[in-house]
Amino acid sequence: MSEEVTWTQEKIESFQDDLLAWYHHEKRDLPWRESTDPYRVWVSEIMLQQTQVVTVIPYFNRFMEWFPTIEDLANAEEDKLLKAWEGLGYYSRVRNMQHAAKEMVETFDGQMPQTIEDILSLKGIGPYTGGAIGSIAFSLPEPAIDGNVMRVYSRLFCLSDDIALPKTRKVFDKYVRETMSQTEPGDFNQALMDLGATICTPTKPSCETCPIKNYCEARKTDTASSYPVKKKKEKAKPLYYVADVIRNKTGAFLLEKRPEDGLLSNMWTFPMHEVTKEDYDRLAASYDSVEEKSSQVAEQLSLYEEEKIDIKEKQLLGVVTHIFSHRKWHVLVVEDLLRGTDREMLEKQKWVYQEEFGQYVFPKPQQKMVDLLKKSMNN
DNA sequence: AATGCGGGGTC
DNA sequence: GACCCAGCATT
Repeated sequence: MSEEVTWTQEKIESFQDDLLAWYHHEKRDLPWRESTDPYRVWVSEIMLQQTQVVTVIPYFNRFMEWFPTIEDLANAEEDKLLKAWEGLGYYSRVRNMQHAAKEMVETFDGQMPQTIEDILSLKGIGPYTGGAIGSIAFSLPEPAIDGNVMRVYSRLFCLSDDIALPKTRKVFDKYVRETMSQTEPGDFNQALMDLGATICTPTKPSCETCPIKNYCEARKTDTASSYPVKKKKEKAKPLYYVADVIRNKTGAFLLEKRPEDGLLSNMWTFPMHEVTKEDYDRLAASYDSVEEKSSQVAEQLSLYEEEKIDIKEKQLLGVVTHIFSHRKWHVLVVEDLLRGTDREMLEKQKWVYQEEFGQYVFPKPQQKMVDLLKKSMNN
């Protein structure tokens, strides 16, 4: 499996030249490539972890407007920080970034440090991001090995190591380190990323137009589709919830801040409680269809406000499902018209008018719940 | 080494 | 629905 790189020095240099020539000609025009400012490189690389380029672009531009310098980031309010990240996912990324920004202000004169050891010491910066910042911003000859690069190199050298295993990164580190450009490491690394994103794609790679096809072992043996080798991951575990949409007499909704640890920490939600699959199925069956009920909600609310009738039944707004990497949520979204008055409010709860929702950070499942609510109110 | 942590896409 | 993409921190 993990043997030595057998290329001659001439072949290595020729490979680098061909790849770099392609990159200089074909590189994607992206906002964070306007300069090699370490702060911009850092922000873009953190955003690009697990996230596609098209998604990142608007977030990146707004982030640089809101937090133009490392010091602005270090001093930002957590709410604004989360708002800047709302919808991007993996929210610990932005919390870790602020932690690192504070470290830079305190011990690195407010700047990104310039040695790979210091860069890697910062919170949220691991081997990939450290290599990307080091090579792009400071021309350090460090590899930046992400999924794209492992895909390219697994094909280039027909490497069958399982890329899902942590130890495999070492194998690829060795191959990239021995074949990468020492004079243009930043462009070399970015060339590999662009190649992986546009040519050497997971399915149906465009081998005929590839600038390094003549070096590729997988192309030679027509086995590109067999790489990279990767073991399948577990299916997401299903979890079942009821979310309560509760309104008081002034029309404000009850929102709750999630716990400060764990999934979607410190973000806002309608109060939710977990139920068993059996209870979920039983509850879901006890409601009429969404279509039938949603039109009744508005009508019954107006009656309730006039206190003409006593509503005892909860109304189903709909079902929200959301798949995370490790779990799948099934949420019954229920409008509870009775419990909005004389409530004991918890510390983490707040009454919020719908017009004010934009000021609160809602992760995707909660955005879907808000969409259901809006839909029902339009009926 | 295994797990927790979001969100996007295609077929 | 089933499949694909995927770094870092923590334990």
